[in-house]
Amino acid sequence: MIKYSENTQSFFQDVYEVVRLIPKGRVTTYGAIAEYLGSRGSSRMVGWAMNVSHGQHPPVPAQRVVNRNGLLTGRHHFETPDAMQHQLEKEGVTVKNNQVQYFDSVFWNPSGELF
DNA sequence: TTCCTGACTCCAG
DNA sequence: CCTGGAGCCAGGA
Repeated sequence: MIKYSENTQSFFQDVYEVVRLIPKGRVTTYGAIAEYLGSRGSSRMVGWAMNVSHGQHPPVPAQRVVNRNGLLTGRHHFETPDAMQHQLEKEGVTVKNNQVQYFDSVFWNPSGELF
């Protein structure tokens, strides 16, 4: 029986590092992170990583990770349903109706290819 | 062990 | 434009 937990932990740690690299006032997507880590199609794992990221140190700014449409799909996993949006707005990101406004402008690609 | 679910995304109809 | 299915893979029952 192979211990996948070690790989998993590394993967999760990598996810956390990338998320912590997201500049304040910018956001990225689950898919972009997964692709950056060489696991294209494993965007759900990035979501799962966020799910268990609570209590991490340093803190993981999970509010900066949204789905490919700029929709705040993970907001229900915060302390309150509005916490995610509130934190983003506090950082200068405009959110309306759970949707990041000017998403193309605030999107940050982990690979640094786009800017 | 098998089966189901999910903070996702892509593709076909 | 909207809906459903498939791929993805770690956990929990």
